[in-house]
Amino acid sequence: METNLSIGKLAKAAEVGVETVRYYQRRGLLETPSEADGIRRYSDDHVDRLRFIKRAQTVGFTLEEVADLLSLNDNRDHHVARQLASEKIQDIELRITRLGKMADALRQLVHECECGGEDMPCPIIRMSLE
Amino acid sequence: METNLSIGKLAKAAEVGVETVRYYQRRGLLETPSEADGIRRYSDDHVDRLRFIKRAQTVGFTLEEVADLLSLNDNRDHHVARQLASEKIQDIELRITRLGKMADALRQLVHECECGGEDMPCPIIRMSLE
DNA sequence: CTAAACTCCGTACCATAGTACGGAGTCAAG
DNA sequence: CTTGACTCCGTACTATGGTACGGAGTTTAG
Repeated sequence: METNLSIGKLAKAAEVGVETVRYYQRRGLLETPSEADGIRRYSDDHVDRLRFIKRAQTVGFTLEEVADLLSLNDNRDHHVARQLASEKIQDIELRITRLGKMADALRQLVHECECGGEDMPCPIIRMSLE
Repeated sequence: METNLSIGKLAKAAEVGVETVRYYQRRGLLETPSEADGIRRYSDDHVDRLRFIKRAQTVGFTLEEVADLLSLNDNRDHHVARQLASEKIQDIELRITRLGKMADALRQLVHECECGGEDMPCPIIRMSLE
């Protein structure tokens, strides 16, 4: 609780739209602070949380999955959190593996192109991606 | 061109719905083979392509981005392909980094839970994910 | 102290990625 | 040779993740 941001400032700081902030609040991903004087005030924690949501999305998590991840952070029940976290770690490792294979295939592709093999197939699809 | 699949068999083999196959055809992600006798026939290549699309989606690529990736595979213009591939490699590496950090944070969380720190914060959000 | 800019809230609209539905034709097992 | 499953095609509907809009109140810079 460092700063004292209006929703507009918050949105700008986290590089999202004001409407997006409200949407996340409706979805329960972001706390809606009580309004002293009719205007809600936000802190750096909210900014971090928004950024986290955005990052998690870009690596393929749905908002529902992001909610799970956030619950790990919030959850006081460490037993549940540990179980959930373990599952998510598996999930993330699989994604990393897939992305790694994809990048390998692309690097091979670039290499082939550089070596001027004019008409060989560019094999990103047939690569075993598992 | 190994097998000689109907759209239903194709869909089953690739673990997607028939309607999804048609949708991808409409979107230009999958070739629509010409129909001898009124029924279109598909090969293993189509199965691979469908699986590739699904995998790319689970790691956060939109269908439009998947189209880019597929074009790398199909594209005869190696100059363009190389450029595009390089960009995608950067993109993928960033995603991998983020996912790795996320997994690290989760592993730390699991560790803390195991060590029984009952009321410390679970710090996945505040971790620098860049 | 007023005018522009911002807040709150509700409702409506949008794009993406499918999923469902229905009618007409086709194929395959009994 | 029919009946049930499957194909083709078009249109419509759905869920997710926002974005836009409008009216009423608020706040802030000149």
